[in-house]
Amino acid sequence: MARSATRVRPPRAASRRNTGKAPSQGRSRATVDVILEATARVLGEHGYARTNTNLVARVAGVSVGSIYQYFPNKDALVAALHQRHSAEMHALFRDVVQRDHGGRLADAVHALVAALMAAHQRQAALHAVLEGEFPFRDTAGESPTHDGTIVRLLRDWLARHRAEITVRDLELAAHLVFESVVSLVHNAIVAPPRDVPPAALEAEIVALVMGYLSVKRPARARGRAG
Amino acid sequence: MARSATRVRPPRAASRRNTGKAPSQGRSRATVDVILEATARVLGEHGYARTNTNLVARVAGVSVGSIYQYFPNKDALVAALHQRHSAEMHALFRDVVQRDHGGRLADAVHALVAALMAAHQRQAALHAVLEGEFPFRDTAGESPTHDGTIVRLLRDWLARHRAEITVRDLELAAHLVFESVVSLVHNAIVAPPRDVPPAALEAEIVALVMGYLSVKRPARARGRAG
Amino acid sequence: MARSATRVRPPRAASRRNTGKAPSQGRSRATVDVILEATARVLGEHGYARTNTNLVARVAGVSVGSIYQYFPNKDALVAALHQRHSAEMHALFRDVVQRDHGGRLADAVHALVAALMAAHQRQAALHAVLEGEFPFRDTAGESPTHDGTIVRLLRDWLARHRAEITVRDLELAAHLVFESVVSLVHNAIVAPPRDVPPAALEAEIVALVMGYLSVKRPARARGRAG
Amino acid sequence: MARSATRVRPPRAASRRNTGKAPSQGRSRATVDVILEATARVLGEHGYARTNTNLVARVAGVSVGSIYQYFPNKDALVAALHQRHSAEMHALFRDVVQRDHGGRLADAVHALVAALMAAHQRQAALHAVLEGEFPFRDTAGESPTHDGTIVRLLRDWLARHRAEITVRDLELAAHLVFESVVSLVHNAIVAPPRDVPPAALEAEIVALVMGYLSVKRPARARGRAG
DNA sequence: GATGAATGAGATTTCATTCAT
DNA sequence: GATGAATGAAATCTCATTCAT
Repeated sequence: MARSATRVRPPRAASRRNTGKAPSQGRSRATVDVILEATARVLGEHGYARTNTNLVARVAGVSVGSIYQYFPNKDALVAALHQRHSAEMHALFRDVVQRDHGGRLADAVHALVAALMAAHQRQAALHAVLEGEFPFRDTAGESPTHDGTIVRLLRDWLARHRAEITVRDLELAAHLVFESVVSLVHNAIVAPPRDVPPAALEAEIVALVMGYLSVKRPARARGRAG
Repeated sequence: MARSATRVRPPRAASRRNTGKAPSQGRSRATVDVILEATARVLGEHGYARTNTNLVARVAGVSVGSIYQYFPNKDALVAALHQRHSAEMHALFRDVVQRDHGGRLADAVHALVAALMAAHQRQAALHAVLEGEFPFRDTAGESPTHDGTIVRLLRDWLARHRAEITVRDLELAAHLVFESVVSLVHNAIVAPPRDVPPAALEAEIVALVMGYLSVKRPARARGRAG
Repeated sequence: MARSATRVRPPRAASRRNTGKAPSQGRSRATVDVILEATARVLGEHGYARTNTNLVARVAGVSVGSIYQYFPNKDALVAALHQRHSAEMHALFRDVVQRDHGGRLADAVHALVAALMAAHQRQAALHAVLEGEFPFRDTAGESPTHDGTIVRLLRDWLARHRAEITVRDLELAAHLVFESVVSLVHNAIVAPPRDVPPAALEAEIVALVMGYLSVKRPARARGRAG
Repeated sequence: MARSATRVRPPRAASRRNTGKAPSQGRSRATVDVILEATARVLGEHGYARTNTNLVARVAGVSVGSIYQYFPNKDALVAALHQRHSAEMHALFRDVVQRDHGGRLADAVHALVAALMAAHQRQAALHAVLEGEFPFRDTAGESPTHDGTIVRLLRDWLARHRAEITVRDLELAAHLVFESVVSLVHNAIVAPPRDVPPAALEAEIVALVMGYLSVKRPARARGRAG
């Protein structure tokens, strides 16, 4: 009844000491990858409710048994994918933020939006499922979500650009920037407004972020100092 | 198996004699409401994949049979809810926009955010499920979603405030405002950033919208004129 | 993972008040009976490990779904049967013991053995499974087993016959009588010794019990006084 | 699918050159033992239906493959264990019976019960599974069970003590003694009556056997003369 | 000989839907 | 109209067995 959220379990109990040869390490890994890839595809195409393990197995070109060798149940499959997605997002934000040494804020924001667009482009449908449909309510909180890390990343980045912006609570600002950019990009891919060229949409998202970061603030406001 | 998209059907076949007056219109309506309420609750608590008609019936305090009296299948249930949700959102936006005649833009935006917050407060989880528009991937497009109407509503409202804002493509702006406000409010309820009082968060969302609408624009940009 | 041992669950949640008519009480009951009967037969014929719910459903002439309407899982089916078996045993012992007012002990013992023989005769194979094969380890202890009640029944009965017997600890004696009679009868049916007519075997079991109850005891022995 | 009843097969095919000396006879034997020990443990802890080869392999610290090196299938595993158990029982009875030459019957019976107690003590649960002879219903009869041999052993022993006992049909008596002692000892371990010290229980089982063997018989009874 | 990843038939379980009452 | 027991297709999951390494 309780939803288990075990990640990829080590192939069969890992008894004790890794007896002698460890040849199939590669094989296992490959199988897991193939399964996750298939899950991503099926999930993206059919949505969570219509995704079933037999189909995933078929698409992956493995047997159902192999799925259950590595994942305790269907949900674990999706959870693993979610994990992977989070990690990718984290890497994406980290890269953009790191690359930005000394550049202009607007350029960095644009790079960020562009990168997110590209990432979503590839797997829009999957992202839709991962972000909206799967009930994480009970698995949430287990692993310290990547989201928090990303927000901190953004906060520090904003701090480095403090001179160019008007927001006071940097952590809060980072939070809003993160949420709005992700959701806007997501929507830009999944349900793009008619007649707006992607580039224009992209520019507009950048404008939104920049507008927010440099919004005119009332002279004196209480607030944490980020 | 085939997904029918019929909405609420008139209570069973209307078979023989249709005695003038709408028969127990009130009763039927009450039952439908009770069912939808239960669906909302179950959907919010368990997510789409784990929502099942028997559970909905139990929660609603009616028999499964009664559900099928009014809805041709499970998806129709969710669709009706979606419909209702969209209508509520539409009404909410309409009210705020209408009430605003002559007011200051920032106040209107604040009223909007506050109203959305209140609406989400009640059924955050449900909104999450409903806004991941997933189970409609294949029925999508059938009913012209309310979202478009809301965006037009916002566009016209922005037009009335043209003097106070810098955005050029009003429809596009309306789109971004809609998307970002909804997703930020949603997140504010579902995963609020630690240590930020709701009022501050609300104010910050308003700041984001205002910042965007009044962002400094480069002198000459191509773009539709809203 | 944990083995649930729920008995027959009331058909679907029994929502709240038993709304109006309770017509299908009989139908439900009949279905449960038919299922248990089929389970008994299949279990007896194939043993626990080779018993499967589809087969039970087929034999019962119902659909698998009906099994799961009343039993949460396969084990619950067997547990219910075990329950029923225990109840039958209890009734059997109670009847013999009650009927015995003032009679000769040997006659009563004979009646008991004969009744047990008859009961086992009908469902030897099932009893074999129920008594030996099913792992009750984890469901055990839940409901105060009938066995204890039976032993107390026998103890009181022995007390009424105290003059005719030599055992000192009546409860302990009741225990041994219960265990040995049940196991001997069971074996007499399941794996009868070659060339011994049933009547002779029956008489011999009676002899064993009588021998034990009237065994010559050393003059003075410590022991609870029953 | 078809149940083969092959016992321990010689380590895989003995394929090519059979180099005189038994090759790593010791190693094979050790592996087989380790496997059987694990089977015993798993069987005792989970019951037959929940015993699976992968688990046995894990507990044994070998790979599944190794199990199939020595046993053609799962049932053969259990059969081998059953075999071993029977052999142990046989040895136990033989030892007690042999050692007894000239001793007092009661002492011998006591020795027997004590030995059985000790044996069960170690693996009560396993015995329970093994003694419900279930998975052998269809292979039963193939190997002449040890039980018959044990009964003959007891019969001859009773014959040597004919002067001290009143039973007429010695084979039948041997049968009853065997069955009742085994089941009583089993129960004494698995579900001991509350508040009875083991020693007292043991003594009582002896009393039961002695009472039976020396029960007063009616003068004239037909019956085989053992 | 040993390993353990892979297989897939088959078992368990769920749940949308029907329909007799 | 309402009920809820019954249905059974389809999904999830298990595990004996094989076989490439």
